[in-house]
Amino acid sequence: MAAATPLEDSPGTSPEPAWLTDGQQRIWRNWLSASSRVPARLGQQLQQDSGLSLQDYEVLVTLNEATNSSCRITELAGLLEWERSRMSHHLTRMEKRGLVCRGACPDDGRAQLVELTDAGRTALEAAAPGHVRAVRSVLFDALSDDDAAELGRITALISDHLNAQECGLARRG
Amino acid sequence: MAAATPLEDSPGTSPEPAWLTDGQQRIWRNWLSASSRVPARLGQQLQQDSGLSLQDYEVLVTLNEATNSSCRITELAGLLEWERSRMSHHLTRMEKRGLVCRGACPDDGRAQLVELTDAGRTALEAAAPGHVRAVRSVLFDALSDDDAAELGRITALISDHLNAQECGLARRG
DNA sequence: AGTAATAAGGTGACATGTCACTCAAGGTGA
DNA sequence: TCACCTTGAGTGACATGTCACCTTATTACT
Repeated sequence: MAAATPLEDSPGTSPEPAWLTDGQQRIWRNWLSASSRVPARLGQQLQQDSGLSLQDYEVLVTLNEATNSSCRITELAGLLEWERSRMSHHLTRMEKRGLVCRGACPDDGRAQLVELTDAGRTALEAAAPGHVRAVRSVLFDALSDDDAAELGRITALISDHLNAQECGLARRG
Repeated sequence: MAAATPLEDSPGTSPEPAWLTDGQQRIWRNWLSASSRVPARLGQQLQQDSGLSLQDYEVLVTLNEATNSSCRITELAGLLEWERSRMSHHLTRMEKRGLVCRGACPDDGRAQLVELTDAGRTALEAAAPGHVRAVRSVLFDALSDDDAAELGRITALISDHLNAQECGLARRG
């Protein structure tokens, strides 16, 4: 919720004002609130109904969409926009639970292929309907089709903007 | 990113379809991506420039806005929409670093008052300008004023919807 | 071939978040 | 007053995420 609130105002430095306007603060706090509560709710539902975390689910879905239900770890991390190290830790935990398995990659001795196990696929198939219902209930039931489309458009703008900034950072740094 | 993707399609069950439409999937993934990347980026900036986490910052801002820069723990947790236990753990860490302190509450023997220390206020004041700049840079620079207003409106709809659902759950359960 | 740079992946330490549980203080009604 | 319930807070175990660093395999350059 709270963030970026003015401690005091500094008029006169107009080109890049030091503080957010009241309107921007409202927008910012709404955004923070919604973007933390939505995954929290979905995670609870998923955990209770299927024993999977939202992160487990995302990994399973992404693997399931991949050719042969398998994927290099770095590629998987890229698809989910996770750090490689985070992915490595998470796969270790999921492997321990039998949801995925790792194997050598024939093309590249450095790489590992992660693969969906039968148990992983079963867990995904069991979890999916309830999760989709929850996504609909939490997000799409709150919005008209037009609002949803607007949300998609605006979040895409934000992502593109972040990509552009990362490009710039990478080039400069 | 990935979530709620169809494993197969099930046409004919029109009233509450089992899967998200392609359009909804795109919206959903955009939303997930943006709502995880924005705080990640801001957290990095804050950590590097001020040694504070985004969570530290939110606590400091909220306390700073409170009367007497102090607040009951449950109230603080409510304002930030955190679980009490999370707040308790986090305050323990922040107290260890001298950013806040706890004290007895005169009105209620069960309650504790958290208070901003001088060091906490100093840290906040040092961190705020850079953080505000980052929020602007990451979010508001990506959006026109109209888009930002739309984002605020839509995220408010989502929050209200979640509130309504929680009410219903509380009444029923 | 020989070597430096890069890329893939893993690891350990630590910060953060959640859940179930405990404890103590306050309130309520017989 | 006493039993009982509720509320505020803390705790321990564990899951998750980040950072810095390591090892190994590939690539690029000479």
